[in-house]
Amino acid sequence: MDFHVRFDISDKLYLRNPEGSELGKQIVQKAIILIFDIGFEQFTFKKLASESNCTEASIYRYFENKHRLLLYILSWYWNYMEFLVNFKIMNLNDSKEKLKVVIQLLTQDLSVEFGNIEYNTHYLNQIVIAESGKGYMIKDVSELNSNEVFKPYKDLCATIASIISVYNPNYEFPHSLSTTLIEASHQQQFFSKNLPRLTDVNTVKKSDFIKLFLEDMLFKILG
Amino acid sequence: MDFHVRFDISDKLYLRNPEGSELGKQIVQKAIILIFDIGFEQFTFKKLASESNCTEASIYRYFENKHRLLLYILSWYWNYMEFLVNFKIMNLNDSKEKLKVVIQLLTQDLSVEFGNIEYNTHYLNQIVIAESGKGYMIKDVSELNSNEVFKPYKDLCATIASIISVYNPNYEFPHSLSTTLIEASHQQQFFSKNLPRLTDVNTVKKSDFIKLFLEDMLFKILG
DNA sequence: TTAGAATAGTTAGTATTACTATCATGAAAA
DNA sequence: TTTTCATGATAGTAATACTAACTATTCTAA
Repeated sequence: MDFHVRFDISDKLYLRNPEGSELGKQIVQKAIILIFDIGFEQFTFKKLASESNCTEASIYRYFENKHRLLLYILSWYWNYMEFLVNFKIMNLNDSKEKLKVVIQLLTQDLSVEFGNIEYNTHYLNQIVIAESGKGYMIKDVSELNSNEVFKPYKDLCATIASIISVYNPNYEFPHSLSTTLIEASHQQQFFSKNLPRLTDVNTVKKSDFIKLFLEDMLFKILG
Repeated sequence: MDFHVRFDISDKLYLRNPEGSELGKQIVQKAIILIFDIGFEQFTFKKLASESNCTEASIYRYFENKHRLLLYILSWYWNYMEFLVNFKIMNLNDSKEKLKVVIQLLTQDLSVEFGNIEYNTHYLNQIVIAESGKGYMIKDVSELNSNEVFKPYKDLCATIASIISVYNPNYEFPHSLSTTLIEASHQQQFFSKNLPRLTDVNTVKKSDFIKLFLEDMLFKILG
């Protein structure tokens, strides 16, 4: 099976659709690499232009500023994540199995995924872990209609929440639990790599630690 | 009872101790107000100087850059939070009660707290919720010795983890659960205010929602 | 085939930001 | 009284984020 996936990212996030040209795709691809390498604060359109063999002004044709570009990348990631969730739980009947699949996806490195993706999913993963806050926690998100910006994240949250509600219809906080699950998976990835004392990574087998922690958490909460 | 609290913030975070002069205190106070008002990206030393009735260069005497100043403020917050936890669990014997106090502190607005604090704790609270990531998730935190920067956060985490371990000595992930608790309390505050659909805030009494969610979570996990 | 539209690139700017080097002052120490 | 030193003021630079105006290429539809 060989297929491509493409997502409709809100057109509020770009001036010209980067999917629509070679240069556009190049810009997003290189942006992901560059942000991964040097971090979002050091990342500038000037540096990106030099990596993409074009000029600063060309990038400004596609994105209003580097903030919007980050939001574009984050949106893409959450779309892809929801696609993976829906794909992998297909034909599963047991909602406990479905939840395990969700945790598996949230905690694993995405580099071994599919869909003939143009972007480096491992880098994407790391960017979402390290830079999400800088994209979402800004004053002018509200100007930008936060519904547009957060839609993919909201959709993923709703998907997971609905699985939770099937598994345990009496549980009162399916949405809050979904976001906690998503965010905790990222935090624990960041902490276990950079500040392991903030986790319990040493007590168990390292690679599975986060998965074990989250599964234990989730199924104790849901009974 | 009337007392002052003061914390030793890592001297890696400042060039000259702002606690040591009137201007220094003024700078930190005004910085908190300004970051709360306009957000960390819009915040500049120039604007801060004009608020503090001094010049940019004076501020640079105290803080190397606005990043370090944010880290200073965050450090101060976590120190204060740990102080409050230790203060409020004193003389409590039941570790379940202690955990309830912790959740209470993490979810309430700090504006009604004590210790004759010079800083606006409500603003501080909001800054930690909205701007933490921008302070901690930076490439050069490692250069700066992350142990120094994260010490107050680590200490708080360790304090909570030890209460958890007393409550249930068999639980395997006390530290990860602590950080998840801390971070979730902030996320849920942010989401319930800005993106309520990502939470279940409508289903229950609004003011207590986060407390209920976290208590339910914590005690189901710990049994 | 060719005119016009769309796309991409060039050049040259400006305002703001982040940061530095140097100088001035006033009060305490020698 | 002189020296020292903490503190602040002045003025500047380099980089960043962005804009404007113009040129070159390519693609497409009459």
